[in-house]
Amino acid sequence: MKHDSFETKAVPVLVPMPAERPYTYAVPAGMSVVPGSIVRVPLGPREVAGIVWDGPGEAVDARKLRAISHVFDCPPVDQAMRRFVDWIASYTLSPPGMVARMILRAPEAFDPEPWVEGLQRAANDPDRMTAARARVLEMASDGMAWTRSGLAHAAGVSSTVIDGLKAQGVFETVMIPPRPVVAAPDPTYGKAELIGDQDIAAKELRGKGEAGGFSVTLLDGVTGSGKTEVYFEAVAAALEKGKQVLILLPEIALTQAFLERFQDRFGAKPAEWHSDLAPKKRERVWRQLAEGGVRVVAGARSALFLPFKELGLIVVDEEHDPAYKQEDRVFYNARDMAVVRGHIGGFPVVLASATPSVESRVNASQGRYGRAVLSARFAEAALPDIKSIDLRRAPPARGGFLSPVLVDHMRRTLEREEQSLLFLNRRGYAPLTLCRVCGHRFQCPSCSAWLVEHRFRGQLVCHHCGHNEKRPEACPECGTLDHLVACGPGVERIAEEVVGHFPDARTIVLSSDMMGGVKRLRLELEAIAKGEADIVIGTQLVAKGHNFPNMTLVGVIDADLGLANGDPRAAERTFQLLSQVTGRAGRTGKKSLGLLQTYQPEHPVMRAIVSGDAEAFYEREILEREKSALPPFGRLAGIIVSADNRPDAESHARLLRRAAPPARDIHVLGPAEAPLAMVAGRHRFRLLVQGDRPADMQGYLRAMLANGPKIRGSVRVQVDIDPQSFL
DNA sequence: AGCACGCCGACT
DNA sequence: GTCGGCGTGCTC
Repeated sequence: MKHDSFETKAVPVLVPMPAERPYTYAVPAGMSVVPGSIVRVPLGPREVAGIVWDGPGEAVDARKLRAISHVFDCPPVDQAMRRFVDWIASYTLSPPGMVARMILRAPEAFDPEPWVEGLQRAANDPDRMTAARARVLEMASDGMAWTRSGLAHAAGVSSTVIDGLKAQGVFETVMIPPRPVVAAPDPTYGKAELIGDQDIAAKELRGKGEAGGFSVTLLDGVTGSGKTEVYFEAVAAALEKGKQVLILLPEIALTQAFLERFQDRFGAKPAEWHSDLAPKKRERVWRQLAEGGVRVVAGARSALFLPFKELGLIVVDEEHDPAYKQEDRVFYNARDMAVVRGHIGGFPVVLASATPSVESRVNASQGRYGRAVLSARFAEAALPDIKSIDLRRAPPARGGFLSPVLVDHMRRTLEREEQSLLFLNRRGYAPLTLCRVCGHRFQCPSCSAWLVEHRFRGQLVCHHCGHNEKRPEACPECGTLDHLVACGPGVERIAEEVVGHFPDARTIVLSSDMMGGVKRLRLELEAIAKGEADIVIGTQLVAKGHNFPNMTLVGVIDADLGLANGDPRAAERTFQLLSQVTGRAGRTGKKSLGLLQTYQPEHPVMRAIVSGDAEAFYEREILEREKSALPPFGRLAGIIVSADNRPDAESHARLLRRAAPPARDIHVLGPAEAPLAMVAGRHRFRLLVQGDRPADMQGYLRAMLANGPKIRGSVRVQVDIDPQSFL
């Protein structure tokens, strides 16, 4: 008898939980695994999917060692992807297991898709011929295999007809491979005519694709300049080289229009990947991507962790969009991770935006990224003329929020039978409700934010946690009836005012809490594009990518909103949002206008929007400020990045400053801002604090705080991670 | 992440 | 007397 078990191998396996390193598992005799194999392993009381990692498994107590129970029949996770996981884990200070978990989120796809039963014409002829049978035979005369229901449907007969023919041996059963989830894109299909800047940019991107190797290009083009058509050329180049392509989009669920544009160019839709995807479809996309059947994926940030077989290009559209940041579990920005993935895989990355982020601008200006600029709008689409309305000089009527100047322009737009868009980034009727008698303010019981009145629903709603309650008639504090007063505007309230001014206009409100969900929203957007509304009042979601050909006026109700909330990126964010919103106007060739209602028309953001000079704005207002606000590296003892929230980090920082001299000069930044600081000031992480597991923080804190008060949350220390070390 | 264990408060 | 809250610890 042989004793192979003495030779039993042990391999490291990353399991989908917050382990700092792979666990070691035994490979049973007769089983073979390679690094990257997706396996099922016992873990505590359950079984989980894990990934065989590189290197020999570290020695582990024989009593603890357990065996891999199954190897999935699935292409192994390739080396580039494994390095990517390790890189992200070390960069984000996350346990590698948690990063691996993001790859393992299509559990059903690890087994091959089953072949389906199909029917194919066999030798026998039917005993009697009927009209229905004739139609079926006609359909099946091509000799191809059909599914039972597919054939019945195509021939317009009931499936019992098929069953009858099968029983007579007219059809035989054959197994057919699973249907591709999307058709193959054709890079030569609908090639667009590119002119001027577009042509130059497209050639540059194509050149980088054809040359191969890692590169990053910032494609910077105003709304309507044909950015998408330009980067489609890079996609075509990658497809021609036989590579797969990933296009990242910030909010894929609402980007139906994008899929259609892609289809117009490539003759087929890309595969979609986002959290709302039906589970069955999810599995099929995952599997066919791993096997190389799917060539292009358009997806949300999680698509970075798909098992591409031969990825050769990543495009990050709207690269500045905050939706690319994941802010739970593993904290990462998909835009930056896309660059890392490109570096590891040795292929080009394209970052596209009309309003590039500070980080990307700096990276481009310092030569780390290439830059292609599309300065003009495509064809006859002119940029809108943008002006600010000084609310101190032209204030709204009492109780209203629309300046007479804006109302006047709306009237003229209506008379020309064109559309107006009013933008206010605030859902509901009023952001605050108070009692005129006792001053009581309605507050959320669980998070203490103001409750927002939603008059249409008759509710008070917390926009932080979703808590909602019925709007009472009387003040809960003093009991006085009918003295509750709504303070400030939300979109519902603006709609009320608009209807007061223009009772005959077709007015519609668009916000994310609209009844009927995403489907209804999509329909409404189409209806508006077809001209079925005169005045649209909308929140942030109208700023994203939709085209309204007859929209010639955009009014921003409160351009100052968001400038005073303490966010270090407030000015940049506001600039981006206002650029995008005003960019909704003027894609028609008609003269169009953007109006900003503001109390501070001299604010740099307003001036930048009005003048259209983004470069100067970024150079003077963002970068210079950023550099002067942060101390140079030599003086910087630490940057604290709070994984949870800012107050948490602030309290940590106070304690650390008090506790230990090396940590005196500590700056608190949200997880989103740390990369910004590092890029702008060329800083390095010295210290990272995460509010999370008390157990993790003790070692460090004990050293730092001889006798300080207790800190809630965890502290982990990481020295000298250079965010640009991959470049 | 999940799950078990364990220790204190309010109840069928 | 139990049920159940979540704090703590463990998983190869």
